[in-house]
Amino acid sequence: MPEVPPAAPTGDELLKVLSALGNPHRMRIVAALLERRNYVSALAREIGISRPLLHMHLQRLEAAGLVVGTLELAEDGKAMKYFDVTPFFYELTPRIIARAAATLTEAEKEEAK
Amino acid sequence: MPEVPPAAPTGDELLKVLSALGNPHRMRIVAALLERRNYVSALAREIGISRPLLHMHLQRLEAAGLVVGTLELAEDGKAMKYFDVTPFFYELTPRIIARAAATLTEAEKEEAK
DNA sequence: TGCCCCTGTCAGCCTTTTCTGACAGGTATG
DNA sequence: CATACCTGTCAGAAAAGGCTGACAGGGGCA
Repeated sequence: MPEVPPAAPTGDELLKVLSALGNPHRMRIVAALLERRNYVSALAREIGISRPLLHMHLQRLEAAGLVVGTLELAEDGKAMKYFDVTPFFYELTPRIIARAAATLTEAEKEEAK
Repeated sequence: MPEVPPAAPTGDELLKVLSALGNPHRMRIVAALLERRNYVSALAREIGISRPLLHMHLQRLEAAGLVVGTLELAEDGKAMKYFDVTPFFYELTPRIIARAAATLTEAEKEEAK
């Protein structure tokens, strides 16, 4: 039973996914994590960007649901945050974009909760 | 014989598409044009944004190959630029992103030609 | 000629995103 | 205790995007 989005993502969801993926660094991050899961510091060295920057990009990807991070304790007691790519699947067609656009929240910087 | 991209877009192409679609206004523009083709001024009024702004968004969409604009002469001689949505189709999965990321041009602000 | 609608572009402003360097806390090891 | 590697966050600079108002040219119509 695949957990992937069937066919009709909400506008806001799709928007997050698209803007998250629409960045060279973040595309490379997904690529790197797909080969093997990794923790922040090592991944930063591998890709060649600063750690705070990678941290920011990972946040964006995680907020879009494209990767997930789990804080794990290594044997030596060090806390390391490992990231994995989620098996996402989205289709992009004019019709799908149109359906998503119709459900866009847009305005209101929601503070309700 | 469908003209749509089969399965493996280049990194730069996919990047353009994703960043073009990752914007509320541009999603709405695609939605509006899918219902019916339209010219710039009318579309700007319909969506409720300024004409120069719409012009900019349309450029971005056209550069990504998602819409096409054709300058047409109305019967009364007026020049109007009509835009149509192209029947694009992209799939988004970790593997596809990874393949695209591998072909990213990135650096060099190409001036070669 | 004056008015209306069409097209385009440009300077400038404001907001968001991207990015760096520094700081703080944690647990080992020499 | 100093070092090394892990985590996170924050202020502020730099760059990219988004947006407006004004300007310029074109044609039709009264």
